[in-house]
Amino acid sequence: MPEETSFKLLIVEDDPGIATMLKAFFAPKVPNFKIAPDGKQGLELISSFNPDIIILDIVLPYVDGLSVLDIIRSNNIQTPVILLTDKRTIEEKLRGFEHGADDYVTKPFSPKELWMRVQSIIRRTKTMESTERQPTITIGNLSINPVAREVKLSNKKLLSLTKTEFDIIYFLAKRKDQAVPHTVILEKVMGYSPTSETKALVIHIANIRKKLGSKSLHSIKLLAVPGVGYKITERQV
Amino acid sequence: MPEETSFKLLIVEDDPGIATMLKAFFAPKVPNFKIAPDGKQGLELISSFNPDIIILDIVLPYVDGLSVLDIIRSNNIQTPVILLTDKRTIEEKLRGFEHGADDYVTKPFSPKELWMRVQSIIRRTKTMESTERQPTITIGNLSINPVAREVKLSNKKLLSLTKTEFDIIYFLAKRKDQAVPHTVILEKVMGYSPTSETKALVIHIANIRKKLGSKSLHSIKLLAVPGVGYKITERQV
DNA sequence: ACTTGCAGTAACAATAGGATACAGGTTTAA
DNA sequence: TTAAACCTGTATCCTATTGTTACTGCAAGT
Repeated sequence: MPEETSFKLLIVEDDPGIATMLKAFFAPKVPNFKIAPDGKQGLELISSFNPDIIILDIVLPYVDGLSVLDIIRSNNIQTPVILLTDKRTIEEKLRGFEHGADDYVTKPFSPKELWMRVQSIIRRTKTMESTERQPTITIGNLSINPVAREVKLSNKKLLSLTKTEFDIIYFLAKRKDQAVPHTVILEKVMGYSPTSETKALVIHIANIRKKLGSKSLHSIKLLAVPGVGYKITERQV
Repeated sequence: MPEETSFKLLIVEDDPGIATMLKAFFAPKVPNFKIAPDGKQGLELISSFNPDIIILDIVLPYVDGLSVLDIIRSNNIQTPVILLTDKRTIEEKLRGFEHGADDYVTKPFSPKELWMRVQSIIRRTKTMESTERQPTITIGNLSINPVAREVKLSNKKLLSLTKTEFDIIYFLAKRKDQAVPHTVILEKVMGYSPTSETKALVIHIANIRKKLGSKSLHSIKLLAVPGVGYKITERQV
């Protein structure tokens, strides 16, 4: 089952020894992570790589960790951040939390502890997402209820979609009239890493269309956007 | 309108490292909080400081956390309690929140996760003050009475469910027509940690179904929602 | 028209998830 | 202390779901 531990991790750490160790430790666990050796490259990767969680050393060349934290928070990026520091003082921690850190690990640390904390944060953001408001979406005569996980036509007829099929159609419905790239669906809904080659999505789309049935039954179009991805639109009658 | 966010928080934690971190994290957020380093002082502060919410480590000197919890509950103090545990403790000792905890967090945790849970409890107790206790729920010809802990059919026939079975069916009945994830049931009803692997739930579901008996007797469906969890629905006849 | 690059389809294979039976271990009650 | 009730892990079956491979169709551009 995908979608479990698929997240993007960025480590910003200048000490080559620690960096190597973390690399070795995280590589088998997190398919998708990068390491930046200083604050400047860290900032670049935050916007280009768009990680789900950031491990940030405080002591860094060029731009120190707390400044990095300030910059991303003032840009309204709420990505969870775990700070690394060798200072044990409460003042240091206090400063870190005031800057908007989510957690704190003091050097020397065991990679295992760090890993536990990463998981703890991932767990939290996940339950946050699932607890978040998930309103029923209605497009034309089709309503999609994420709480009951039901898709029904206005004539009360239920469509039985599988988990993945439901996840995809709800994801697209939330983004009605937007072309959603394949990679985004693969990554966010199906938990693939962005580099992977698969035609699985195409098949799911085909199955969804099959279940939606003939055009007279519903009033949405599930369009392919060539070279980009898919889009849901309301059909004008 | 401005929401009243001022509340009194008590943390009972002996590990100086964790205590320091929590202090640093909560200081800017909660104006009014205290830390007790052991169970004895914790109990004293509960009566003198009269907190609105308590964060309680299980492993404590003099009086351990579960005993503290037992003592305050038997004195009819209903202050919400969040337990801090490590994984082993929770799985051995804490089935079904028997001691009356409201939530728990397993170590190591991110302070932010703890904070989210605190806020969630504050929110909940606020809306709870005016609202619900534990109403009897009727679905079709089946009524579930949480006070008597009885499940009966309309023909007065009682079903004898075990404690866990009852907790599960009541939890699902409260959420009629909603797909409730396995993890939620495991966590909130059975007191498992969110990461744990177990088939116990499946077995309880099977037993409940067995006791519900043949379809002609009742009018509810206890459905599996593949890849998600379970859902109770009223059967359309 | 032919090629090229995607999108769509079909059939098969691998897998995951759910149901059930059984049994060990633990708590509760007598 | 024993017996019963209860909870949960293991093993197994079965089905639904998912993904791969290979093939077809379509449209745009040369």
